[in-house]
Amino acid sequence: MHKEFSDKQLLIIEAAEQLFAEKTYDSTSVRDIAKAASINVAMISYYFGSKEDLMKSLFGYRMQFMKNRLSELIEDKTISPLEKMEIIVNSWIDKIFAQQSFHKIMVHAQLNPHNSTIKNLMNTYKEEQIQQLEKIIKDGQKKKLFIKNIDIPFMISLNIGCISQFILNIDFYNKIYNTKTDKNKNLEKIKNNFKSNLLQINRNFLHEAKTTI
Amino acid sequence: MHKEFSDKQLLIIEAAEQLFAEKTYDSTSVRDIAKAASINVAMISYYFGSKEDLMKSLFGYRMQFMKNRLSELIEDKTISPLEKMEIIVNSWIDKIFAQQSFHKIMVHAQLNPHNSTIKNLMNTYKEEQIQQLEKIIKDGQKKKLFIKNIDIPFMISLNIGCISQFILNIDFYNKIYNTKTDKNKNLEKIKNNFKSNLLQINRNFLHEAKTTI
DNA sequence: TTCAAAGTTAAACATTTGTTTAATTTAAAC
DNA sequence: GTTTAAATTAAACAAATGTTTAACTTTGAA
Repeated sequence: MHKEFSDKQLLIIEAAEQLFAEKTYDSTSVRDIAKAASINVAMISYYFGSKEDLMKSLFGYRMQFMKNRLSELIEDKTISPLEKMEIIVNSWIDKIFAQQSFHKIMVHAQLNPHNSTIKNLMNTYKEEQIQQLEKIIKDGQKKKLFIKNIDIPFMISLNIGCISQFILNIDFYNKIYNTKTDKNKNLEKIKNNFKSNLLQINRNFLHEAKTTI
Repeated sequence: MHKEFSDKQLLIIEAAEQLFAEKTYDSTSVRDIAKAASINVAMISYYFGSKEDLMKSLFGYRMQFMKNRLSELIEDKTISPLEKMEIIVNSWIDKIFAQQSFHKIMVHAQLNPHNSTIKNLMNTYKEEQIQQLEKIIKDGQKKKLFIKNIDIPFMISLNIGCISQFILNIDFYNKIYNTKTDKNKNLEKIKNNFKSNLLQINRNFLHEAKTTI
């Protein structure tokens, strides 16, 4: 099978990813990356052409993982629309938690896209997410399980924004939750707690849950 | 009355703010700022000491605006806790919408704080928001208006994250909403629509609104 | 063993960076 | 009008940037 990147290239990509996440693309020099990957500076140009092309390679490499391969799931008639929604939201959370470094880079690219290639990659990604969710919601509406007027762009903002904010401030929230014991265990606990909160929000949003006073 | 910054200093600060929001702190040179403000490069060192100190001044200047002056409101016994919550959420939305450029810079600083001064400013800001909200929620719980277990850090993530995500992608969502007429009018409409969505989410979150299937 | 391609290196390249200098102009107080 | 401080300027500074060069080592097939 064709491998897109050699081991050496992946070494460089992963070193760059970590540094870009820590200090941003612009304040990471190619010499920083070379040092972190224990290679010569010239190797970056040799393997990738330029620093910018290295960034593009990083995006190409990680974007594959971030994308949902859920097209079969969406068509599956044995799963309810509500369950489908929960699977999608859960996969967002899992993927972002699993790829925190790359996710930071994505947020950064959203703020300040370095070039049109990356901008386009991000836009098609976003459009895919919207289309997947839209399909499920329309199905649920047809089956009278969800309310009529659902603002899908808002729902995406709500979910992705909330997850992002949480990841970006995880240390801060960790401190507030006063969890001072073993780090990994608590991260898992915090993640699960976060999941149930966000799923509840989504369920309420899809059903009529207006509580006025 | 004492003015913290002279007109000339504000001219520089505002030029810098716009550029930092557009292209980030790191990829904005002092020469870019000087050109945008129609001044000589040396003036930045002359007035602020350094590029980094200019950033600190910008934060000091804008942070005053971002902070809520709501301590009297929180104590006001004629306003219900639910109304107070709505006032706070509305003020978050209004302030972030009003200061989109600075808000982008804040998100950036959250990802990659340039120095400890700014980090501290951001942290005390966040803590203030949490404390304000906490007070209101505990009051509402005492009055049996809100449910018992409310995850306040999650609620902050939900709100700030959702607003951020929306602002950062406003062009993208604008396109999706297919609003092609006069820009300002639609921004106001979009903002109000966003407000009612987010307020509904918060009301549901504070009340028991569990809808299971 | 030979030899050409691939991999690796240190050094050099031209730009750009933030900051400082020293000279000049402007402004206001006397 | 003179003087003194503040404001402004163009030029220079050293350091850091991304990239290229040219020489070298390693590798693996002939």
